[in-house]
Amino acid sequence: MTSRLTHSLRSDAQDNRERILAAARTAFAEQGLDVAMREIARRAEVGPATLYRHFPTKEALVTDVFTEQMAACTAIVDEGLADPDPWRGFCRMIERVCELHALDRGFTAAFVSAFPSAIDLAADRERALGKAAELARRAKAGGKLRPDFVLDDLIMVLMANGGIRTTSPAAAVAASRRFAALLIQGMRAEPAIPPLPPAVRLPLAAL
Amino acid sequence: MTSRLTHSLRSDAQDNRERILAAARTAFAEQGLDVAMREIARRAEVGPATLYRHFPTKEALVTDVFTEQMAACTAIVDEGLADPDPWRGFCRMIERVCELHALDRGFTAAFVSAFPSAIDLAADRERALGKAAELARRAKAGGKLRPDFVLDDLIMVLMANGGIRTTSPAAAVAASRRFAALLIQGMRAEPAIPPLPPAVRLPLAAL
DNA sequence: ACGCTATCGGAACACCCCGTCCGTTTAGCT
DNA sequence: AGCTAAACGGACGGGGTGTTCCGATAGCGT
Repeated sequence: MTSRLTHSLRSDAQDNRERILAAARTAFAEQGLDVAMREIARRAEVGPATLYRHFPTKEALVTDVFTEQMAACTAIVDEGLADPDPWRGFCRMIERVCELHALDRGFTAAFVSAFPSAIDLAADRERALGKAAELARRAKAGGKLRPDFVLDDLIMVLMANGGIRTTSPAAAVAASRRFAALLIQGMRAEPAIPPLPPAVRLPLAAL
Repeated sequence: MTSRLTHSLRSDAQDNRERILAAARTAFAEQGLDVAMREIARRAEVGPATLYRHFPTKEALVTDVFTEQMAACTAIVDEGLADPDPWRGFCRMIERVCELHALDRGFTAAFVSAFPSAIDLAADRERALGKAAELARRAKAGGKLRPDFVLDDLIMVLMANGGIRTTSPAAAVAASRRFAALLIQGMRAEPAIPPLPPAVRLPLAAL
């Protein structure tokens, strides 16, 4: 979906479009969705008007940027679904989706509070959630996932994971790993006690 | 701390001050710390200047508002500490703190820190965290809390709990209850499988 | 090489925010 | 009731945001 109608664009236009998307990706990943459009334009070394010609509104830009992240999300669920052991697939899905969200501060926001008109994003999300529900169903059938788990729990976990703020991407990954492990342990139907991933120092600014 | 120097204020001034604090409390609770000062003044039926005379900066207002919430937090930890069964005290502490945060969207932000000069808040927070650490130590000694639990995990849980967005306060409480239960289950050293609190429908805006 | 036109980008618009100034109101004491 | 100082609140400035206008630029077919 990155190369949709790009062939009908002039060479410099296409170049700018790609630089804008790249800049928006990193900006959203680092600072969340609240980055100013000007800031994105500045990073892409482009005027604000150019940005707005390629993406008529901020929402359009966000939608375009996160379409591929959503695809990555779906791929992760699919891989979990492909695992012969549904419980292991379920666990890996949760871990990897949490890590994906942890590495991109904007993605959780884009995922959860879909914009009024980001229909493609919402549709993709529903598809991914449907598959996740099937995976959960199988994991329950296997007796490893607690039967009272519901799909909304997964959304809750994603929202919660998005609330964790860290200083570096590395810390974000580590925190999300530990967080996911804690939750997976809580979701287990017949528990054992594997060790948690290492603890993470969380930034309490102005301590 | 609500009535510190209020006696030296003129009657209307004191009245306004209290209305401002009340308005700020509910506004912060409902919408988080990002409410406009003007909005708070409007809710308190007061001009912006009046608001700024009583609280020279937004940060001062936030600090004053959340001092009592912080006290409530400390009280919760103390009650947990007072429980003869440290594990039960630990669990109740987590549940109640999560609920407290769920009912006040701004509190998590104010707690996690945020402000450069909210010294009292930070100090109170450190005290509460220290007590929580002691409670965790006892719960570990009792063999019920997994030994690799660390204090940062508690902060992580609070941050995560703050990421959960709901539509109504009732839903927020229900969600935080379920969330806390899931995590407590994950923190248990020797697990059993109690049923989770009821599931919560989470708002995925637009569909 | 030329010119047509798609594309660019700085400046500008409308809006909202925080925090302040100053003329008006009002509490409270005599 | 009258006076004075304390308190009020509408209007202001500076800065930020998303978005648009229009003159300048530069790709590309001829």
